[in-house]
Amino acid sequence: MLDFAILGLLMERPRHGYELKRSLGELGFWKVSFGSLYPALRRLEKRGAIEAMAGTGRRKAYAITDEGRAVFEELLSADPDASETDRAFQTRLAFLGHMPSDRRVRVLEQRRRTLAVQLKTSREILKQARSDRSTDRYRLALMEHAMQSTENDISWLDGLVAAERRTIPTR
Amino acid sequence: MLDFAILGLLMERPRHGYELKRSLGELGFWKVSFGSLYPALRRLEKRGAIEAMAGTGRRKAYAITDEGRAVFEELLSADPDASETDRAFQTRLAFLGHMPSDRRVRVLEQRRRTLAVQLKTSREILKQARSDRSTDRYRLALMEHAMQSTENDISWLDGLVAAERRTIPTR
DNA sequence: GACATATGTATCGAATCGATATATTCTTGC
DNA sequence: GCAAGAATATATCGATTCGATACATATGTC
Repeated sequence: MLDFAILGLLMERPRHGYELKRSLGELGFWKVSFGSLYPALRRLEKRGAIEAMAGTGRRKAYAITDEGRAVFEELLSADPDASETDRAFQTRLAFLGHMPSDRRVRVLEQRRRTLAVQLKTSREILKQARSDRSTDRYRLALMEHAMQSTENDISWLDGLVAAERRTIPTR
Repeated sequence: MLDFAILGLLMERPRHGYELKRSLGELGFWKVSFGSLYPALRRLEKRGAIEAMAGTGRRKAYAITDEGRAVFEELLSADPDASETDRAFQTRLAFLGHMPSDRRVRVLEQRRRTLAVQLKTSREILKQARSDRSTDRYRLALMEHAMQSTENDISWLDGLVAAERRTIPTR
């Protein structure tokens, strides 16, 4: 997923390593480490998906190549299944603008279903844990937090879906 | 942190691998993989912190040893700094009950400060991103989500701190 | 009794992390 | 103008964690 994220950011303009890290971090869901980033850049360079340009001083700006654009398109169009991680979804979302609008809603709705299942599960776990009086209070708090977080994610996502439908009223 | 979590769960009673995975997963913040779990069990076994007991059929129940209890105490008492990850905090919280009550509030307040800094940062990033009209709407949504999530975490944490103070009114 | 689903242990290669080293550029105060 | 410190930048190391997969045994359930 890191490769996809890097290519996505480079689709706009060339960036050097540190800036890629910063830009990704600003999205809020992934503070990627140098130990992940630089090897990923090597990987992509080797594959011919990006190329280093001359930069100011120590900097090495990377630009996406035609090959890279093809790789990006391919990763973008591979549609997600229910087992997709949170991070994978959020990365996908960051570059959803590159998708045709009709496919966007489908990605959001797939995610909606995944979260609904998650919510149901965490509610059941919580109910079970509450009925057992021996459950540690801090662990109970963690379960409550997990449930709340999922609820928040869902309502945020519903906002996104609504905004999407306002943009392209397909019906 | 996985080692700490395993030891913490085994402090209550012996459990086999699959059950450890399930118990941890039910806390909601970490769906640990088998690829992490079984090597961790080997690690702890080698160190003499846990030992395998005879189990039903294929099962191998693990019990914590005296050495393991010592390791757990040590990990528990190492106090957290600001750079602690979300997962590290949540794991710590799961076993906060093993700590003396006066130290519990301190752990929660340390976390509170960390989240406050995070919130401030994400608000600044969001403000910046909003002022720049070229910012992609999905990326903006991700930043808003990050901010909302931190706000939620903080108010949940405040609830915990309040409950803690009610339990032991030290003043 | 067949067939699906849940339970259970295990391992592989790859991705990612957290820490650390090191160099350069920018800022701030004197 | 220049010293000190902070921010910027690239890089690598070992260890941890992940996701996929294999495989075997229980446990329903039609």
